[in-house]
Amino acid sequence: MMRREEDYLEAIYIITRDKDSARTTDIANYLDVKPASATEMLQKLSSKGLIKYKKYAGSTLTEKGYEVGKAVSENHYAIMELLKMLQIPEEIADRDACTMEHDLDEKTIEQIKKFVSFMKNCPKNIPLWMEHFKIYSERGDFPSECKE
Amino acid sequence: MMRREEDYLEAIYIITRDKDSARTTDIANYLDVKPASATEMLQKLSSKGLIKYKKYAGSTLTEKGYEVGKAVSENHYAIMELLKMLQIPEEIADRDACTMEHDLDEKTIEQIKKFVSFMKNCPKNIPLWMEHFKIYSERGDFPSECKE
DNA sequence: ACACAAATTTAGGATTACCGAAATCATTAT
DNA sequence: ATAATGATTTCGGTAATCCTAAATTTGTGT
Repeated sequence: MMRREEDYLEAIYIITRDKDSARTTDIANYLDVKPASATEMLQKLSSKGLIKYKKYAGSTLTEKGYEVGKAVSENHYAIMELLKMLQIPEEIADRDACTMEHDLDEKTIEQIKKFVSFMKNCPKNIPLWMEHFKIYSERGDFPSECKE
Repeated sequence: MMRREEDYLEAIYIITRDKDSARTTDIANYLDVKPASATEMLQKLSSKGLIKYKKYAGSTLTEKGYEVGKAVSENHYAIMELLKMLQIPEEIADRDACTMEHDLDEKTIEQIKKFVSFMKNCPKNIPLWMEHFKIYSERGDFPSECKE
């Protein structure tokens, strides 16, 4: 599956969380392309059975398309969380997650998700460690607690 | 600059670390494309002043091309180190770093590099923490030292 | 009901990057 | 020196994705 097809499925996934169906223009705006380009891709995705598309009506994901859209969106979210932990500003993290979210090995996604959940849920030590990295990241020097 | 152009510059950067110049076939093999495709791109890169290319002779990077190739290669390395810290097998980390190494914000690369160097050089605590994540990653459960 | 505005699609074209086959060049073995 | 071999380039095509402009459809306001 092409990278770009996944982007469209992700867009439809996001848009149809709020609405019954995704209009061509909404999708085009979300992906920053012209409606004409979106129409073309929607026809392709429809012919592949990934979305339900009827001319002049909105689009919705089929079950197959939903799985893909959801997976890509979850990849995006996981990567973004990881980047935020590395003290990258949210806006940049969001943008860069788009670049990184495709074609990754299952294992990579799994480990990123594990890392994020480890950091978020570890009952002890980690918040302290995060603080240390933040200091190091800002000062370029280890905080005294890290020195021996 | 297109993603693919960067891939070629990175390939030439890597190849010319060992040899005086990069042959078309070496580049094609490295990137898993046919020589005909490589020739085409080499001509384009040459016309942009990023490489020195003479028909039937090898290619070398110009100063401009060198900067790009080197930067991409360093991005690749940094991302790979990060992924390895997340307990992703080296082979997968290498492959996925290729996907992730392009179009990233300066800040993202900077933070990834800082994180890697923090983890590698922190005099105290971190190796322990790494051990904890490894256990969590394998067992799906926090090691007892992390529980309160 | 119907004209108009907004949304959507179609048609025609451009770009990037790939390939296979055929032609060209360079090197090496005799 | 030269013929064979392997590397490289050229040529003609294909596929994916985007665009603009023109045509079509839908839905709204009166």
